[in-house]
Amino acid sequence: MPRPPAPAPGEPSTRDQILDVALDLFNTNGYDKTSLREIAERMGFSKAALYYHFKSKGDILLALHMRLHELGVEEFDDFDAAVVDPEKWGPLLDRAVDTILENRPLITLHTRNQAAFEALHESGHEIPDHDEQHDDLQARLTRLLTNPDVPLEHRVRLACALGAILSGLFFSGEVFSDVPADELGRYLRGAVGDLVAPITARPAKRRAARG
Amino acid sequence: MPRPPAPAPGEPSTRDQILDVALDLFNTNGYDKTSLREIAERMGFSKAALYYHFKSKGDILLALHMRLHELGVEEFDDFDAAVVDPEKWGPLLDRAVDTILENRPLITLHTRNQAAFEALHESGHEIPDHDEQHDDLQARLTRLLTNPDVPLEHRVRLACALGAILSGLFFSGEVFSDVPADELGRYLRGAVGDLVAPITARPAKRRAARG
DNA sequence: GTCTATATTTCGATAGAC
DNA sequence: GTCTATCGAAATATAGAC
Repeated sequence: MPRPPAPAPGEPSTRDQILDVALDLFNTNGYDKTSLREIAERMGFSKAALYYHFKSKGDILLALHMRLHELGVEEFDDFDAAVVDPEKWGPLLDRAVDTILENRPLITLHTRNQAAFEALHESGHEIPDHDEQHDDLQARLTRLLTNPDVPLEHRVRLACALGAILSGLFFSGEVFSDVPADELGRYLRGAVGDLVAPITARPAKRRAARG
Repeated sequence: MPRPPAPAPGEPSTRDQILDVALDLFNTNGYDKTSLREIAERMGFSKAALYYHFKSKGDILLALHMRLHELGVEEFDDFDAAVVDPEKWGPLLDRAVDTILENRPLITLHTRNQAAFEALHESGHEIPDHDEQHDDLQARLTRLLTNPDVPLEHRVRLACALGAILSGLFFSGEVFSDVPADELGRYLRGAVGDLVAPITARPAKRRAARG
């Protein structure tokens, strides 16, 4: 098989550089309005060369989706394990705030190009190595929010917490652009904390002890 | 000048029917991946006929944006007037929850096609009758969230509340699809209420009286 | 791995008849 | 108001040389 790319140590591979460029262009102009010609132009080589690294435009988007997947799969595992213990939600949500704020471009890509990702799903594209344990993040999120072991009101709260974090991310671009990231993160953690406080602050609800 | 369209009383005009069809297609396939041919096909007439009612594809999107504008301008006026009185936020946010839940397709269009709307803005298109008082909703939202008369932490809370509502809207499509709208609305109002409670519940913060 | 050149398709938009 | 026919542009993707 062809030898995997071996760039200078520490240097990102051409493939990763393409993804970085594509991520930037997709976020500024939108996925659909970004042409392969633009990506190639900024990379410094021709459009056809892109097809050596990716077999289609959708494949570039899919690769970026995989970046998010790798980013979130660990946190999702922890969430799945702790979802029935609301008192454990706090630290997990705090970590989610950090992860989201630290990966703004990747998250922004997904929130601002939802239609494009959905078309990817329906086009028969699939996550390369997904099995029952590691399928798409959206499917896992759906399963989490429909878990009958968690009261509906709590699940709505969880969804709201996620939306609150994402809105903070969204406005961090223009509205709160001069607010230091750690300060914004502190406020967000406070907001999310209050959002789930009615849940997490009642360790004894059904009787007085759990299990 | 040409007589404005006079459809059967109670029947929506052809123009409005086109907008309804376009809204549905844009939401299912995305704006960029929806062609004028599809819209015309579902309308039952040819593609060229669309150009009698709209001068471009972007004009259709702009008209849909105007629908949201008319929907939100009133609520924004009230928010602008009350933003310095946090104790008035509660009822306004409750109304925002209702408005958003009652106009899901229109809101979804905007959240899922942000890039398309942004391109509209940069293409020189402008809101037909906008003046200093009634400009674009996003500009008004930005001004609201950057208002120096409101403490930063409060503004972040406001942004989070908006995000929480929108996330509830987002998940109402698939995850919470079997939850009655009024029940979901109740939970959302509760969540938003807790989110701004630390603000609205302190009418006396600076001394003991305001003004 | 990257190039030039081109195939193929689709779309937005216009012209002009009715 | 709607039609047929068509234009022109731009995009994705491929073929084959280097």
